[in-house]
Amino acid sequence: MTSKIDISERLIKWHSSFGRHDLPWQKNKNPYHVWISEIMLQQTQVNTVIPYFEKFIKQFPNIAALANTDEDQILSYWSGLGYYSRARNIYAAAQSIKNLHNGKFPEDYDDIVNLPGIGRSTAGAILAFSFNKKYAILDANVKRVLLRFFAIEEPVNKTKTIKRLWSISDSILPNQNISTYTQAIMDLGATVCKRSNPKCVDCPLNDGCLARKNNASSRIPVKNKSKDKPVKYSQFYIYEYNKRFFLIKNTKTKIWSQLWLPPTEPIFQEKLNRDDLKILKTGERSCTFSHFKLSYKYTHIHLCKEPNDNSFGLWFDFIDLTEVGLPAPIKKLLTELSN
DNA sequence: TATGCGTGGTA
DNA sequence: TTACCAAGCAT
Repeated sequence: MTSKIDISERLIKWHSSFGRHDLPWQKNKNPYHVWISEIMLQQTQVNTVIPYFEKFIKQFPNIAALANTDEDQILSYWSGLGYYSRARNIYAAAQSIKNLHNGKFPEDYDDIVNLPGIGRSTAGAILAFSFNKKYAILDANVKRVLLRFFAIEEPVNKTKTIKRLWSISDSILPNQNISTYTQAIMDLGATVCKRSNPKCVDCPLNDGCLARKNNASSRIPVKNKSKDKPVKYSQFYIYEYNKRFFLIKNTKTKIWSQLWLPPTEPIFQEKLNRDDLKILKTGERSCTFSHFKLSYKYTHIHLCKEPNDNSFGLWFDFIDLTEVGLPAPIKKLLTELSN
C-alpha cells in the first residue's frame, strides 16, 4: 500500500508515462522562463497562460530585456490575464535583479522569496525546476492531493491547515528528481485528482488514499462558505475622435490599477458645442470579480472636433488597442465599438 | 488573520 | 444562470 514514504517514488514513475512534458516553459527550464511561467500560473490555469507566456517571452527574451522596458509595456502584454499586480511586481523584480544581483537570477531561497510577487510556493517551484534544489511547493493541486490522501477535512483556507499542509509537503519530498516530482504532483492534481469527478482508478496513489477509502473525495477539500458579493456601479464615457479612443491611466490602487480606462465622467460634454458631439450608442454590462460585481453603463460619443485640454489622458488608435494595458471587459467593449 | 486582487472554464 | 474555482501573494 502506498505510504507517505513512497508517494514521491510512485509519482515520479507515473509522470514518465502520464505527466505533462510539452508545456512551453518546460522546453528551457532556465530561471527566467520558470519565473515568468510561475507568476502567470498563479491562480490561473495552464491553457489560459500558454499564449500569454509565448508572446511575453518573444517580446522579452531575457531579464535584461525586461529590466530595460517600462511597466506600461509589461502591462500591455499582461492585458486580459488578470491580477495585474503580478505584472507590476515582475517589473519591480526585474529592477531588483538588475540592481542587486547584477542582472542574474538569484539561486538562494531567501534572495528569491524577497523578490516582489514571489512567495514561498513560487520560490520553491523556481528552485525545484531551475536549480533542482529540494524545496516544496503548495499550490491548489498539491493541497488537493494531500488533503485527500490524508483525508484532512479541515477548511483549506485556515492558517492552521495551510501550516499542516506545508509540513506534509516538505516531509514527502524526494532526495532526487525534485523537478520531476514537483511537476508530477501538480499534474496528478490537474488531470487525475481533479476538483470534481477525480479519476481514482488512474491514480498511482489510490491504494493508500484515505479519502478514497472513506469515500470522502467529493467533500475534500472542505471550504468555508463564501460571502455574497456586493454590487458596485460605474459609468464609462467612450469618446471617439478620428478613429481614436480617449483613455486615462487608472492611478487608483484598487481594481485595474495602472491600466488604461475610458473616463468615468462626461469630461468633454461641457467643453464642446452640442453640434460637435454625437451619441452613437449606450448600453449596460457587468463583470464579476472574486469579491464584487461591477455593473457599468457606457456611452459611446463621437466627437467632430478635438477638445482643447486633453493632457490628462491619451488618444489611442483603434489598431493600437492590443498594445495597451486594458482590462479584458474594456478591451472587448472598445473592440466591438470600433467595428 | 482575513481580505483584495481578474479572468475564463466548468458543473 | 449562478456559483465555484485555478501553478498565490501582499498587506
